[in-house]
Amino acid sequence: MPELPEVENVKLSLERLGVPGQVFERVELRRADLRTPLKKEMTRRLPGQRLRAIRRRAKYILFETEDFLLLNHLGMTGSWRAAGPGGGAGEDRRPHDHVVLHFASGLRLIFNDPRRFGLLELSAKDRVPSQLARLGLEPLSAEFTATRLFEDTRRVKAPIKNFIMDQRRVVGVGNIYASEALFAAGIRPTRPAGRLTHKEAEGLTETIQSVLRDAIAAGGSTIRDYRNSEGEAGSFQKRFAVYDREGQPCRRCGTSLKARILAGRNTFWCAKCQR
DNA sequence: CTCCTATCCTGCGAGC
DNA sequence: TGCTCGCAGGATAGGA
Repeated sequence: MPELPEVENVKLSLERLGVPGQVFERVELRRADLRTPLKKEMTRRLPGQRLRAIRRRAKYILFETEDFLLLNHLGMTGSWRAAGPGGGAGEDRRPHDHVVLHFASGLRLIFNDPRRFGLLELSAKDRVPSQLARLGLEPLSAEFTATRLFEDTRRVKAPIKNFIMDQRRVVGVGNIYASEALFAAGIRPTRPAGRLTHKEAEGLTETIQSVLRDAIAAGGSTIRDYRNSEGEAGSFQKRFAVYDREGQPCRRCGTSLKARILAGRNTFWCAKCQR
């Protein structure tokens, strides 16, 4: 479900709900068998801790307290919603509510995840969790440049789509935004990464950034069930140029759009606009 | 190393 | 209407 724009919007909505500054009262584990089993440790360590900040790195949400880092990934279907004071509706229990964070103010944050691909893991603040250790560049940071993309792709034979979705190279780009950014750059997803020209690397750097920025501003993409922590859907799906549009006319040239599996996922492009 | 596939899990829509 | 099948926004282990 969530790529960088969706995760960023979850983070922003958690901030609007006033989550930073809240003090943990209790952590309730209703179901611990997520893909990586939840550890009971967090129920012992977090009470009393004040949440200092919520940050995003790649597609991870980082809840930072005085002494700990609570690392969260939404997987495909994870979401947060608020309840109690400041958080709207009270006692609604829904299927797949696996974790409830209870704060001293009465605010509760509920982690819901039908497919259970999500992650919640506690670590000491002075440690870098293994999940964050090997991540690549933040695409909206100053380090993500055309020269860097050009150099990093040299000698890579895998398709450029696989490259930009590889979180060890660039983070945050998932299956939707990979197709969208490549369309905007006029580059076929199947092109071997090492065959990009420097000029194309410039174009792709820019379109990755502009697509992600536009999608963030639109509140992300809601295809089926994505919502931010305030329950709001995104609207960027209305502006998809190619994603999930196989057989439909290209918005630029009218040609019927193509689809094919790449990097294990369905991939969409215009054979005329993209070379 | 690089690259690709299968796997984890549930829900939903398409097609019969 | 009701059933089965395939697929879904991600990450990762393991094999070639």
